[in-house]
Amino acid sequence: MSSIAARPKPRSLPETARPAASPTQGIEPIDESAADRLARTLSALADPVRIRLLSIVASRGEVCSCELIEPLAKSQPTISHHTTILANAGLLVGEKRGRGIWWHVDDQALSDVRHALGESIQ
Amino acid sequence: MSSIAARPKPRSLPETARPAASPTQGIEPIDESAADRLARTLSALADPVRIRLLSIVASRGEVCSCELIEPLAKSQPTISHHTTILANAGLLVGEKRGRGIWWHVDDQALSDVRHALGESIQ
DNA sequence: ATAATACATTCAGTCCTGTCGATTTAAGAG
DNA sequence: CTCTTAAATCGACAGGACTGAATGTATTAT
Repeated sequence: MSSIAARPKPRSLPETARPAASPTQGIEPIDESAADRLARTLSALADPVRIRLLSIVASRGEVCSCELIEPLAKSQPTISHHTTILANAGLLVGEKRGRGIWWHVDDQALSDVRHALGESIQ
Repeated sequence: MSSIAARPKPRSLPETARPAASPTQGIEPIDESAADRLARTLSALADPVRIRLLSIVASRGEVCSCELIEPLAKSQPTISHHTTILANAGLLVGEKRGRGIWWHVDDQALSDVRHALGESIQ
């Protein structure tokens, strides 16, 4: 099931072929540490439960952890695990109020991710 | 895994707090299948080697796999592994020409990712 | 005080991922 | 044809990630 995207293009160029494609003007490849940071943030986002968790929090503005158990259909430790990951990545911000923790999305952090995807890759 | 055993009812919130934040008006949480799709695409992006790979390809416009081994400092099978993942995610497009495969970034696919992050979470 | 609620932590099970050596397949080059 | 190069595939390993039962820690309610 690992068919690679290789369109049959019956064309054989000389080995000196220097593809003069459309390189995004004058953009340097991302440096290693920045790639590490971006990858770590994207890893926090790259999970269906966390995507839905963020989406629920975003749609309500503010949600406590206990309200996430039912819609996500995961155990309390699992919810705690995911909120911790998102908070460590800076995407989710929690505020202790009373017995629970109220979470809200850090819109700036999310914007930074979208911006980084455009700056370094596109 | 289909259902979960008895869970504590997420009722009776502490009266000490109230959702007084600013919920993004009228936005529905992302549905499960869309979250799965987005998470799979983000998983393809969530790796430092693949981030750098995409960045190198983007900066040059078009690159063949053999030119990626040295700057990424990974073995040939590893490079092949990463290009396959990115191609399956639709982020990288390959063209077989001669002995090698020339890769280029699918800008639209990347834009879709950035757009999805804003639509569903922010 | 005691009980109940909201989260975090620990631990264990299971699965997934990144990596590379060895091999195989495919396509020029001589 | 033979030789060389480019890339995929296979096999194996180490490390990490998702999950939840059991437990611990605060905080609130009675």
